Amino acid sequence: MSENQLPKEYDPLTTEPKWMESWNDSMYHFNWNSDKPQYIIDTPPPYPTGNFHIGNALNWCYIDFAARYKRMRNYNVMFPQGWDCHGLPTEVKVEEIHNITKNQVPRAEFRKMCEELTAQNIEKMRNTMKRLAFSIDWSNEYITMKPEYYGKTQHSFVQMHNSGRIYQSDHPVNWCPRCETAIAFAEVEYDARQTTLNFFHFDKLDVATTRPELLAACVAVAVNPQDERYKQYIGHEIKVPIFDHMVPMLSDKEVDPEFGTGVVMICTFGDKQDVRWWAEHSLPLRRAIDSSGQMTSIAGKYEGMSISECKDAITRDMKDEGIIYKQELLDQNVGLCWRCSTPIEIMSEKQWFVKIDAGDIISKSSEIEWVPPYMETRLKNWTGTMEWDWCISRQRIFATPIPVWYCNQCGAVKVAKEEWLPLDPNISQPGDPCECGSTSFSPEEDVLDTWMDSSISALHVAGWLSRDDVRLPTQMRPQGHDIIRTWAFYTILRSSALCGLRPWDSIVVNGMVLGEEGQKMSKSLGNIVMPEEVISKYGSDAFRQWAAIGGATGSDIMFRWKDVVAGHRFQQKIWSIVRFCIPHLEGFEPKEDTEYGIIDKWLLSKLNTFIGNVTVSMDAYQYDETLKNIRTFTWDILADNYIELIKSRLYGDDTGARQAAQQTLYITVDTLSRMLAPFMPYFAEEVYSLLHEHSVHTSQWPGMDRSCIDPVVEAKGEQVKEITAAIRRFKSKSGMALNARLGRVRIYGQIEDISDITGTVNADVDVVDGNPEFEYTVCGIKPNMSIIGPKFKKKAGAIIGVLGSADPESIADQAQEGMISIDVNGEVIALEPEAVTFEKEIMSQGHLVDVLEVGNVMVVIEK
RNA sequence: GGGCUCGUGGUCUAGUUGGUUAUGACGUCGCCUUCACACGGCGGAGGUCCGGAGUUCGAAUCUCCGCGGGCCCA
Repeated sequence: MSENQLPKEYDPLTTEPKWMESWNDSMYHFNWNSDKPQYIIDTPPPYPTGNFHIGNALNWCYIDFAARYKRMRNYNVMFPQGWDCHGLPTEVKVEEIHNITKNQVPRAEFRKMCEELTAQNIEKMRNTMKRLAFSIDWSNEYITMKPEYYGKTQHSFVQMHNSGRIYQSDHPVNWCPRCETAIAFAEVEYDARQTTLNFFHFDKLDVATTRPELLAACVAVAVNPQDERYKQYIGHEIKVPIFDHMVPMLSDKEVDPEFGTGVVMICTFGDKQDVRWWAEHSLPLRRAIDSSGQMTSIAGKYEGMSISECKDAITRDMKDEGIIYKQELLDQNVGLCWRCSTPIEIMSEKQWFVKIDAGDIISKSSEIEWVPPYMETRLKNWTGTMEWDWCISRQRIFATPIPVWYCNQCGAVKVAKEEWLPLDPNISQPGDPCECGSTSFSPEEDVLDTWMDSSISALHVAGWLSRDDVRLPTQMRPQGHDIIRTWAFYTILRSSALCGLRPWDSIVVNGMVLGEEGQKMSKSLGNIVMPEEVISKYGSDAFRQWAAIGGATGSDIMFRWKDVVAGHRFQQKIWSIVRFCIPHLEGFEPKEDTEYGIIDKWLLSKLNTFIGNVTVSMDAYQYDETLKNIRTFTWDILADNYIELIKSRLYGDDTGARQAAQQTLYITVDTLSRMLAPFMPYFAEEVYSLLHEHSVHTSQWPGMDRSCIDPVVEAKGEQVKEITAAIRRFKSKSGMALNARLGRVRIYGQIEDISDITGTVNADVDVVDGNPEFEYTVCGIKPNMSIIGPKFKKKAGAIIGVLGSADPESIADQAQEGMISIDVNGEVIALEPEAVTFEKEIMSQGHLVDVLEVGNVMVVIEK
């Protein structure tokens, strides 16, 4: 191949689509019958919004780096792709698109609309993922809204119900009045807001509350038992203003006497503390707000108002009547529905719950390798703070149906048998009659929390319920740290409950993607960058390099265009290297008995050390370190030094010397192209295709050849490199062109092979034994702290002081004789020569020579 | 209020087993179009390693206390 066949510039925008079209996805398929060790990735199934955002993209880049690397390390890799379809946002979107509410159409029809929208969204996201070259195993795709998946969710429900881990109960739950559904703690977000603290007269006491609209739901008031102001009232009944019902006066040590008036009103339910007191003191339930957020009949004249209308009205009335006597602003954090940001209420409703066994979750979590390790602390902290069990029932439509009916005759709960699944109780009837003999049932209309679907993803991809050999634990879960309390938590819980095993061997946690200024990406800040925008300008490989090098795994990383540009330039740099090498490799055949030059051996030693380091960092998921290492090797060692040093041989007549350089180049370019494959799959393929017929993505990760690694060889090569670099620096400083002809160069020292130096610096070079014919003076002393410190401890400071003011020449003379003795505060201290190094000043003897000192070699240049 | 985490030249970052002159990138300044690459090469400037105290002969690194940012939660 001749040079001009390779374009000067590498264009990712034409090369990347070319390979994307030609690749056969089956090379990424998991083989269930393989003898290779398995590496199953529990890809977190994204919600099909239609938008594969940059945070997903970062996560998927990490997954793909791992998947491609493990395949090249001979693992049987499964990188499946799932879609977590069910959920409220789709319901809302469908209502918007069709301009309906979900109750205006039959359940089945509404569900179908949701399924259609979801299918369209999945298709959009698939396209972005393919363009980003993720090596997804599409033969293991799963879609949770399909019966073959949600049937498994139902199996898991029945199994956990039968083992007593799922139960139904009346219990306060977090409730979104807008969505009209129960939600779990994990779905509550907190926002700092200001509210009004109202001080008001309450019978013979004064109370402060932020929730006057809940006055009708007041079931008690409480004070601290130590509070002298109120001790005499404890145990009495007092009358609630406006509503006039009587409530008991309790004492509880949780009441903060410093807050408000020291008297707290207990309502069902204003907050989680109310729930605790309600349960502890066996208080009655007064329901003032209904499931749609309207005031109930116990609210009297406020019945039918919304919560905020009632709040305004009752506050006005209480002020008018002189009940409220003071108002203060108060900072507080309000719990909001994470989907619609409506303030949540706590309501008591009949719901389904999953029991939480905190000890078991923490124990299973400790079997998992957390990357980075401190992320496990977040899971542990979260696990310890749960106030009540996981509420899994939702009052929605587009979700997995709960496979349960209620007997119309005796009211008994009928849970489906596993062999009946999948089913929708709204459509089908149970296969058996009720124990009371009735065959008339009403369906459970509630559906399951979406986390019930997605928290069995690890089980699903491992073949649970579909294969005899379930491949649990899987090997890796990659996910963001924002979903530790949800996805990670629930998945560990479910895997343990259903299979008794941890879901994964490792969990690799990625950070969030921030905008260029370091803030979160958000619509309001207008700093959102879509992956497609980056791809259309610089291609996927440059984007993927940003993902790798933007920051350490686990830390939040900023999206920076300049990182993408740097990735693009790096590609161009390697392309230039390849474009240089390929013509020189024309007609080249590797030979066993190639006689390498010193600088070839140096490069091969460096290369193999580098392979070892990179392999270690890949195994540790340290992609930033890996790619930095690759860039440094390629740019600094290979391009700026090795290639410059061997040019004279490549262009010269010595075929043996030429062969050695060609072979070294071939090995290096081949190795690099394989190392780049996980990060830059398109570019790596383009380069590899110049050397091989098959795809780089079916090749092996480069192995380290220890026999090439030799510190002596490296030191010798380093010397050659340094001498050449010093001469180049000299030329640069002297204002000479770098290829300008120099006069005679003499090197005083031991150098085996100067041919590459000669060729590179464009001068006649001689190696001379013995000392150079000029004098040098010692002009400074540098103490060697790693020797002086440990040996002299406290005296080290004084010794350095004395050395600093000593005459360098006399110290150097003493060092020459084998021992330095100095006077430190009257004490004579002996130092070995290694304890110091000297700064030398070279004096020329009238000749026009320049002298460069490189290690222990003197380079003398005649001008 | 609690937990986790971070604070290093203008910007971002390496340095997590304490050791001489603190790494690299981007930016910036100077020189160089030499047969892979000017999206390049060579060289330079630029740092009280957030502040304070402590441990130590010696601290970016270890301890404590502050200050400031981020995330998760109450």
